[in-house]
Amino acid sequence: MNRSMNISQAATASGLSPRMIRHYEKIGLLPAPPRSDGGYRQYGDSDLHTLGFIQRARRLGFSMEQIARLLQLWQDRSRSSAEVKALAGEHLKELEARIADLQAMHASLAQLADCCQGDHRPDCPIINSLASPC
Amino acid sequence: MNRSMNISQAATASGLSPRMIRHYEKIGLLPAPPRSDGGYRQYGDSDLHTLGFIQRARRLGFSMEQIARLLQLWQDRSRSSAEVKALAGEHLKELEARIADLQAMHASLAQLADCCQGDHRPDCPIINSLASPC
DNA sequence: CTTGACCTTCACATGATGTCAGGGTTCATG
DNA sequence: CATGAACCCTGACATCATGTGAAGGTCAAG
Repeated sequence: MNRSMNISQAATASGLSPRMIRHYEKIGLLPAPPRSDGGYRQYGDSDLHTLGFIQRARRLGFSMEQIARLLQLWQDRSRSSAEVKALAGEHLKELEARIADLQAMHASLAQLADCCQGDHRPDCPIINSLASPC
Repeated sequence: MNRSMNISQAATASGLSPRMIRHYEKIGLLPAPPRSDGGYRQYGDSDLHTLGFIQRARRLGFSMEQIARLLQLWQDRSRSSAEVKALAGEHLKELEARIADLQAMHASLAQLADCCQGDHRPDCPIINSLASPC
């Protein structure tokens, strides 16, 4: 087992920043690695696996709390895929809700912008709509 | 000009919280209102107008920094609607970018979830995909 | 041994909002 | 007039994931 990596090498290899690796350790996502005599964190291949897992989960938009649960499931040989799928389904619903919120904002604003001449005159339906209770 | 409202009445009337009204004052979005002898903020109708403006802009997802610019434009009689439209266009682009990010996450995760049996067995494409660099 | 690149911890910042604590004000009712 | 409830004040700390910076220790190459 390769145990020679310093934190910035682990960061580069996993696509994270040193700052975030320390943070993940502090919040308990990541086991604290052994230290060199001078106190440097020393990472090995299995740490890299975990870091890559976290990075990919972040790219899918999972929260840290969900990632903690995913890591538990990952290491639980008696997990059921139904548990994982349920967690994913929860996150999919959150994504859908956020997308719907943003799309509603976009639709409202786009409609106002469509009605705005965008010329040198001050009259503007966007400002008017913000200024009046409806 | 009605100058008798305390902060929570102004909050109720504008759909904001007292906490946020104080915050908007602190960051300079809102002029500091006069105070009663006991130090209570006293709001009038024109403050309510501004608070309503802010609340509607927030509901469209504008950032505080953008709202500050919108308020300036609102009060600038020599504004051009083109300026307002440009600001709205900037925000529309941000919304589109965030929507696209979330949709990409959703599509990736939904595909993995589709392939997951969701049964009692541990094998799961979601976990597998997170565990391996691709 | 020096230099520069790396590492350590700690603290503060983001943005918008919530909450809590400790204390003062206002007003209606007893 | 006094008291209690409901309100207000400020200030501090929390969220979430991340960045930045400071002050100081370590490592490896020259």
